[in-house]
Amino acid sequence: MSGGVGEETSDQRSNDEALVLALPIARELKRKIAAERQLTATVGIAANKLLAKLASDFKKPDGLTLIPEREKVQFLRPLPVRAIHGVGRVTEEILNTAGLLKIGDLQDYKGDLRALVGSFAAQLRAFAFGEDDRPLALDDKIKSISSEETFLHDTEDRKILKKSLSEQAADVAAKLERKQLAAQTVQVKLRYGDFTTLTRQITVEEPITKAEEIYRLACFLLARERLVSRPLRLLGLGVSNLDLPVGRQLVLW
DNA sequence: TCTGGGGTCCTAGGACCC
DNA sequence: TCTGGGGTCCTAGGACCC
Repeated sequence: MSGGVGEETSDQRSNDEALVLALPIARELKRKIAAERQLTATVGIAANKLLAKLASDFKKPDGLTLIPEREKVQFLRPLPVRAIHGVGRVTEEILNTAGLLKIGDLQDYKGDLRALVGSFAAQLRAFAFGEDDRPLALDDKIKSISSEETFLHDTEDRKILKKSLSEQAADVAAKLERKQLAAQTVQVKLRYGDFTTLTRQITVEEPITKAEEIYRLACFLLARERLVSRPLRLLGLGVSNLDLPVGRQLVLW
């Protein structure tokens, strides 16, 4: 890399030429969506995921925004810190309290971001300058499956809770079946009337697939610590540690 | 958003093993 | 064993995303 501030590097130039090549593709996509679905679509073109997402958020609806590499730092400056991927309510609050409101403030910040956001600091700083080397995640591997129900009225009625849990177990098992997966970990989630939320999970050696097995383990978790000691607002159930069901693992051969 | 549902990722503590 | 250090696994909670 060579070139000082404000000077266009050859890297940037070739990147931007590549981005421009995407314009006709984007226009064609929008045209097709409009023709076939009667819908508008907003497309963002940029050199990485972070910027492409911001670009696609930029002129809704029916927009088409390209962020050239040489303009990305300026493009980001006026946006609120919250626009950055990974900055949610809590992090936004922390940054704002430190006087960092816009992404430009982050770019100019001379202090140590680690004191504010811990291990997210390096990533956050890179994002503020539009740098993002995260690879595209093209695998669609599922890591967990879950279901939950918020009750109309808080309840500790065993009949209602059991029915809810068993329906959820059936949902989760159906999805496992559809995806041809088995689970080794079952988790329950509870929320009480005061919004206190807790989870309990158990990992078993033998991967499970059936609704009854999931349901039993969930009941065990609830019973073990007598968690249903007061009315619940929410009850949830999930599985993780997913893999091919035993007996299917060698099916390929 | 006094708060719906389904996900992912990260962190921290404890158990356990060598 | 009134114990050091480390690695790994499991568990629980929280932040965040769509």
